[in-house]
Amino acid sequence: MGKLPSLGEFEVIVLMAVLHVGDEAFGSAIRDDLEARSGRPASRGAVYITLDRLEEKGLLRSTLRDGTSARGLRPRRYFTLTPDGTAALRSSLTLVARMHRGLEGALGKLA
Amino acid sequence: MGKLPSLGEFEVIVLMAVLHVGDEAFGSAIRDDLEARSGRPASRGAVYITLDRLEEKGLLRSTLRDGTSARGLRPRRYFTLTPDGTAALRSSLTLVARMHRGLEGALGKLA
DNA sequence: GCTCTCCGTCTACATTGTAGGCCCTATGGG
DNA sequence: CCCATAGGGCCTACAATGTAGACGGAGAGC
Repeated sequence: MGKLPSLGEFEVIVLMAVLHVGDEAFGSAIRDDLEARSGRPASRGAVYITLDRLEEKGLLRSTLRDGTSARGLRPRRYFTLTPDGTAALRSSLTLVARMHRGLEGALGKLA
Repeated sequence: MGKLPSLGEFEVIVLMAVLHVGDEAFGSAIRDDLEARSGRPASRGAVYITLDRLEEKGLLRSTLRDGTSARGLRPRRYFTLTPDGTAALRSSLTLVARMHRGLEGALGKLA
């Protein structure tokens, strides 16, 4: 099977947010997690289109399931990483980690 | 000196390569370091234009100095990170590190 | 002079990043 | 009923980044 596409930074972050959220990973939850953890705003459009693109690349899979929240059981679109998604994420993070090695002095501790 | 621009992944890698190379950081040396460390090919054009864009954003500074290699003392364009460059790099790495926290289980050790 | 290697620039196009608006479906008051 | 509101998702459009390859000049060595 083909090579893993290389990811942009936002894509990486979105993938990580999906992992964090876990079972309840639908659009808004992902966005909320991402903003909370990274401290950086992300518009809804940005998140959704990135999710779409990741799914097209086969790194995410989405399924419609009924929601579980108190109000509105309308179905939501839940996302999960595919094996390729996990692999691509790992490889992206690894690359950065490799480049980072040896720069601890120059960069200090990352908060 | 407004806010720091947010960096793309390749930009981050290039900045780290510049740090690694240190005093002798001109185009080809940067490219070589980057390819060696990351194991990923990068065309000359890609590297140079990224260096240019980083300089435009004030994250790198370049100066022409005479080369030191055995052959050809023609001047080369050497790059260094500005304080903003270091800050932007740190903040980019920090963001990813923050998102990574808690995913060690899902992702395993990064080689 | 001619060719080769080194270094840098330029053009051009693909992929990602980012914001914002549109739209639908429920719900809950008036 | 009808309207306002909220939650979710989709679409468009445009800016910024990523990426490759061709072009060009300036010494080195023949």
